[in-house]
Amino acid sequence: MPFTVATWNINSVRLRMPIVERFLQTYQPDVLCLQEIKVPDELFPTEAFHAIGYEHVTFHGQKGYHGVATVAKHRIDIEEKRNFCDMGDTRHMSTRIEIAGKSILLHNFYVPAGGDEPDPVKNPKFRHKLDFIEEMRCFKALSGDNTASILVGDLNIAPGENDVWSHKQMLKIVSHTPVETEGLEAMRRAGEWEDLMRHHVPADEKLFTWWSYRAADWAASNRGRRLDHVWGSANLAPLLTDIEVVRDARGWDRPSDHVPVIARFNLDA
DNA sequence: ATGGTGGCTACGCCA
Repeated sequence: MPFTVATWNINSVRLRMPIVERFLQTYQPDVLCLQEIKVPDELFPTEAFHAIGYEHVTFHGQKGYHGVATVAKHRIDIEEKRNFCDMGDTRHMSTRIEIAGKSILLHNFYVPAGGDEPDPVKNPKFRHKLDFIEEMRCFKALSGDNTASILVGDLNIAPGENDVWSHKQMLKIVSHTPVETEGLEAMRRAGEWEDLMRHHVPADEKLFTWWSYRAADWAASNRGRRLDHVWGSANLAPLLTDIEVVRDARGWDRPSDHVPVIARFNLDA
């Protein structure tokens, strides 16, 4: 049975419903995880998702900032909304989906960006980001025969040399500093998570999911970063059939600065 | 070395 999961930092779900609809109608993922929805729960556009076949709509939002949502064609149940660093930010939600005889736990994350100054002493936002990725160690990928875990979202860190347009020029830029990239990789290995995007695209190939709004011509300069990720438990890695980064979406009308990433599985394999 | 754009909201904050 095919199973498709997508993740997308949407930077205001209400403003971007036209391109969310375009994406869902074109790509038809079973599940879509959104980040930075920037909407309180009472104003989430549930009906717009129902109208295009996404009957199962879960969200954890707040006014103005952050917020995650997971929408699906199949039934999903909320497992947890974890209050990371006791900050009251809506940056995580996990849901469970039962499909093809498996029980899949799906984590949807929006990791703090961390501000501009990569110094945890001078910059409390950077300290918060480092604390956040440490706390993420609480979620392990561990799984049995009939269970599996997926972790997706905007992790706001580009860990590899080819996850940024220039490794050398990015080393002191928040999102690619060694303390962040090593911290994220250590946490990923400690939780026994597999980086499924890099299972499909070799580590020596450039791979980006985000391009700044500030570039005069984002496509021509191509100064991108891989900030969005799809991780899975080891038993899912052999079932992965495809990873697709929908780069075109960066050029759609009124775009997010992030593009969708789609992971396709064959759960029978 | 600097500033560039965009989305909250209602002016500065955050990315």
